[in-house]
Amino acid sequence: MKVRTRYAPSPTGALHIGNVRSGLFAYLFARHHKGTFILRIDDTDAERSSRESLEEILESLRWLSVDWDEGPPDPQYFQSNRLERYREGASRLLREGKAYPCYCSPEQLEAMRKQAEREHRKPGYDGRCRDLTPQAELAKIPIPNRAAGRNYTIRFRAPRSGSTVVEDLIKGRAVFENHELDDLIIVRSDGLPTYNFATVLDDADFGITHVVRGDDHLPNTPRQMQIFYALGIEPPAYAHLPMVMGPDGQKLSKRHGATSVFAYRELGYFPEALLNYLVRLGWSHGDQEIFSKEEMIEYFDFAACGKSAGIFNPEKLLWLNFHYLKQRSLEQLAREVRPFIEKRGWKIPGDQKWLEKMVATLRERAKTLVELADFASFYLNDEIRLDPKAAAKFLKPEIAEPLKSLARELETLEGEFTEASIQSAFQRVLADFNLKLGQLAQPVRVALTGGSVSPGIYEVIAVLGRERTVARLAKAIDLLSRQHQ
RNA sequence: GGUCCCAUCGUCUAGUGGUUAGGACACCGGCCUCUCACGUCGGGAACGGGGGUUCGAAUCCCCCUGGGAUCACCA
Repeated sequence: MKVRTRYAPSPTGALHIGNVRSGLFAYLFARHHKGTFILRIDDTDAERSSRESLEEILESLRWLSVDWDEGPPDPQYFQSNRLERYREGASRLLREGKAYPCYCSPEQLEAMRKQAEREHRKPGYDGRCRDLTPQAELAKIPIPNRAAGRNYTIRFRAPRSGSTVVEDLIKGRAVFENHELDDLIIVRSDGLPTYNFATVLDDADFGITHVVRGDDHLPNTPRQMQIFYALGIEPPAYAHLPMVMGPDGQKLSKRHGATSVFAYRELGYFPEALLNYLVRLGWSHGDQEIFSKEEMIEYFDFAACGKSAGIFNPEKLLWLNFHYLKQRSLEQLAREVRPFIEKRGWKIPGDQKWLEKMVATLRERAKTLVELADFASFYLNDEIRLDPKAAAKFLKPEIAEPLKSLARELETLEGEFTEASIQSAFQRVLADFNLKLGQLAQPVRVALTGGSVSPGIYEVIAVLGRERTVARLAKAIDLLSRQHQ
């Protein structure tokens, strides 16, 4: 049987990295088995679903290159376009006596829950409407429709004895006693299906063979399986992935800070790094840490998935990002950092080649594109901000003469303005004033970059160019002379 | 609280009865060096507890403890 998996996000917010990991695993499993990966949009909650969320989800997946074989823009992969199908499914269950109308109001239900809690009973629905409607009448019950004044819900008649066994591909066997399950609502009073019902119908209709999702869904699974049985359909296989937790050990959520795919894109992370990080959280292949997408697909296997929840570790993600940054060509890196520079409103005083030279001096000091752009500030803006501490430490009166001498040497350098010729200029000044390299390099660094930390001083000068270097040196010399008048 | 899931360094993990318990991130130290990085070399750091099974348990079983998820007309 050909493998068919699906990822079914609901467009009620940003695409969350914990959530997208489930999608990634479903994707990898399908690709590994040369199967089909389906993207379905669970948008039956009209209140919370939004167009923007949908767009963000689709763009996030495209950015991560998690591509789907079936799904949007095809309208049939939106639950909101399948409402007729769900009504039909509910009608059938009604007709067969496997569902019934429930006339309890949300307020009553809430009160019953509270009451049960006070009395330390389980808070589930007690089934009071289960036998209210005679069997023969059931077939005639219409699907609720508030507009038509039909204010009730349809509940699934769950079995009250026996047990439901989930043979999970990751967790192993989990046995649920059926008397623990209550009769869940499958159609709301507004006529829309609830999640557990719509999901089952979709998984059945689309021929899903393996349901891959977070283990927060494990308690839903016996309920969904019972609906499958009621429909006379064999349930799919299940694989429940452990959760991704925040540093506090709680399920990762917005309150943990940056958690959406978009957030990491804006923070200057690469999709390869995020993918690589996510795949190693809960899955492993021996001691290997770095995986290309092709390798992930080749090696992926539920047997190698861990069973326990993992804590999201931003440092490791950062390290991976650095790894992919180092691996990039200068050409690509320069191209990718551009939008980040432009976002800061900085102009690039040179062509693509110049930008590549600039990036070359910075790349091993930056772990993200954002850091790369930020470090480039002194190359791109002539109005550099002098770090007071660095200036106080290195821009002292006795260095004025060597700086003047260096400026003259650089100005009169014959031939090409290269790191090698710059170095020769430095050596002449060093010899003339009997200084060590560090004694000159640090003051120059402060004069050129504003701070005491930068790439190698020859590289900085070569990228900055003769004119801008000399201008900045002159400015520093000027500052020194004015300070000591 | 009921139900279900889980348990190896701080974190991600390897390990499927016999290992000096391995790797990675992070951390600490040496080297490199014009600063900072990069790189490189080295270091500290774990089998939650108690019972079994076995010649032998991180590995198998039970109990305890701890953590998590879930109990909606959300998904």
